[in-house]
Amino acid sequence: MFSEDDLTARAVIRDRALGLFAERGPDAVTIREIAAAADVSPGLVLHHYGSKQGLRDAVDAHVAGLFDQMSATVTDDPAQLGDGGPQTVGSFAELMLAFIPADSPVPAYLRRLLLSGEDAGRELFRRWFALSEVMTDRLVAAGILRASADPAVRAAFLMVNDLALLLLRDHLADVLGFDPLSARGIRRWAADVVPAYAEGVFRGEAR
Amino acid sequence: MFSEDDLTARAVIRDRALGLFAERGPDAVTIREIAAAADVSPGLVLHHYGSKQGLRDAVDAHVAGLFDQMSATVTDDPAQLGDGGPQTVGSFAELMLAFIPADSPVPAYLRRLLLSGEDAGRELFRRWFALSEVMTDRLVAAGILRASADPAVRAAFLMVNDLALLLLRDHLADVLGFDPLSARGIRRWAADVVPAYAEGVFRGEAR
DNA sequence: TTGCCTGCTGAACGTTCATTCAGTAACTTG
DNA sequence: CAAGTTACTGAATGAACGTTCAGCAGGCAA
Repeated sequence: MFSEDDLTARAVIRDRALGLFAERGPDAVTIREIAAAADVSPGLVLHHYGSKQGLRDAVDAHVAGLFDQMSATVTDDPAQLGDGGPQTVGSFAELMLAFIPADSPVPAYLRRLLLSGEDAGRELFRRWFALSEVMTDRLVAAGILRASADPAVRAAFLMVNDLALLLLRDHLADVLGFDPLSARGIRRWAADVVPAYAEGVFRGEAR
Repeated sequence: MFSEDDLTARAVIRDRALGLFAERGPDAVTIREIAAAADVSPGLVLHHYGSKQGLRDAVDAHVAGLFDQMSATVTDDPAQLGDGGPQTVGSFAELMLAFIPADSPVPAYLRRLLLSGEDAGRELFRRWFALSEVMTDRLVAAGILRASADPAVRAAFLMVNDLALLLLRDHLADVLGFDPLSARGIRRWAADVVPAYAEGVFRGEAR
């Protein structure tokens, strides 16, 4: 996604802003820093984006576009998700692994966006949830998931459990000693979580 | 927790700062705003707390103290959690409902703290995780939870699923149409989630 | 009373930031 | 080539902020 040199200055500014925003939050990043990171003058940043808010909006839109690309591969090709290999959790976490390089700032940016209280974050969550509803419906229809009496809650439950991995990635890596969103980490995570989803976690009368 | 008038100015400043920080984040709140909300001069805020960072630290410590109070009731009285009534999820969400008034800024503050990247947030998560490990161990020993091959991951899984409710409360309320951390909302949430944890969510060969 | 804290005020200081702007270089269009 | 548009710079502006500080009021000890 980052080609560095063959991008226009406008795109370079956007990508550097994305990285800095993801790392420290938009409020803590100055236009001067972004300009320095993109190797241009502060004036040029505002020339292209009008204001700092305009730049934030542009970055939000860019990330939303990346999300749409990812979700499109799911909705277009049902066979790709959840019925597949032995390690499949049917999770968005895996989707990210496939789409995004390990050092990408996008996951961290999504995390900030979701918890910022901005409209862009709300919009993202709504689309994500709609995607989750479609996916769970499909998996139920395919006989992979049990039907639930409250499909909206079930879709939300599965979705936010998945999302928690993204939101708490750093903390989990800290206490567990491995990054659950790395290729190796997700295997260890899934090795315990898939059985939990399959058999339940309570003892007692499981059906 | 808020008595408004019988508190010292120092405590009023702390509580107002807590509310404003929870709502908009510490960076977006100025000392002047806090002073105005507490009906004192900006100078007094710094007289009591030395610097803005000093005030942030004081608020962090205050919230950490509230967390410790809550977790102490769990560790001191094992019977209180998870083996009880028909609606028990064994969740921290319920604990909050019991301890904290519905309009308290504390949940929102905890959310910010956990995702701020500050040391106080990391420390909070570690203690929370330690608590989760103790609790799951106990529930396994009591025959309520299945034993897991990877207890650390299982404890983390249950914990972050619970935490997701706190972190994504507003978004969930938006898409579901009810607040999953309200008294009524948590019942509807649990009504679908408890069976999911009991029987699993996959069809196929549940044991 | 005198002296000395503590709580508290409000003006002032210096810094940092987003934004504006006049001007230069380069590319495009006629 | 001429003219206009776009890309870009760097200095200047003005606002907002955290912090400092001189000073006032009141309680308390000697």
